[in-house]
Amino acid sequence: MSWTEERVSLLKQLWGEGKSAAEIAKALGGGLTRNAVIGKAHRLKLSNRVSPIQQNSKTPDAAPIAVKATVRVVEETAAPVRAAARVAIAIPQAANNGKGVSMVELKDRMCRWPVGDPKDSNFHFCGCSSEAGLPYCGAHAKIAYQAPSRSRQLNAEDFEREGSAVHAEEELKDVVRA
DNA sequence: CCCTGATTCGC
DNA sequence: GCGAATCAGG
Repeated sequence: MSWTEERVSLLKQLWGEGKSAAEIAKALGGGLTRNAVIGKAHRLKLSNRVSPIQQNSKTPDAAPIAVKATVRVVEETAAPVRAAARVAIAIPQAANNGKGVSMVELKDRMCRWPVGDPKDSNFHFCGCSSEAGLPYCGAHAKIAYQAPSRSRQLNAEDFEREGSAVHAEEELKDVVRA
C-alpha cells in the first residue's frame, strides 16, 4: 500500500484529533505499522502535538496547573487552532449559543472548538452539539477540516465572500466517510 | 512489560 | 519517500 491522497488526509485528520499512531495505523489498514504512521507524520511535519512522552524534564513555565491543563487540551485540538490562524477568525460567536462551556464541562457530543485565549479566565469551548463522529459542530468542522494546501490561503474576506462550505466540502467528505 | 512518539538509516 | 529498528520516556 502507498500513501494516497485519501490515506494522507485521513492520517492528518486522526493525528490532529489526538489519535495515537498505533490507532491510526490500524484505522488505515493495509498492514501499516505505527512506525510507518509516525514516519509519515514526521515527513509531513505534523509532529507538533501532544506527546505522551516528555523529552524535556525541566519546566521553566510558572503558569498555574489549571492553565497548563487547558493549554494541553487546546494543543490536542490543534487543528482548529491552526485553521483559526489561517482564516483569521471568520466565525467568532456564529455557532456559539452565547456562553460556551469550560473544559471540565465538555461532554462527548459537544463541540471542542476553543474560544478565546487559554490564559484568560473567560476562555471556553464552543459546546454546541457536535456532528456525528466529529469533535466539532458543523460550523467549526468546516474550518477545522479545510485543506491547507489551496493555491492561496483563505483570509476572512474570502471566507465571507465565497462561503466556507465550498472549500471545506472536499475535506469534510473524507472526514464523514471515516 | 505494556504503552507512547522521535530518530536514524538502509532501502 | 518509506518504514523497521532503535531510542527514550510514561
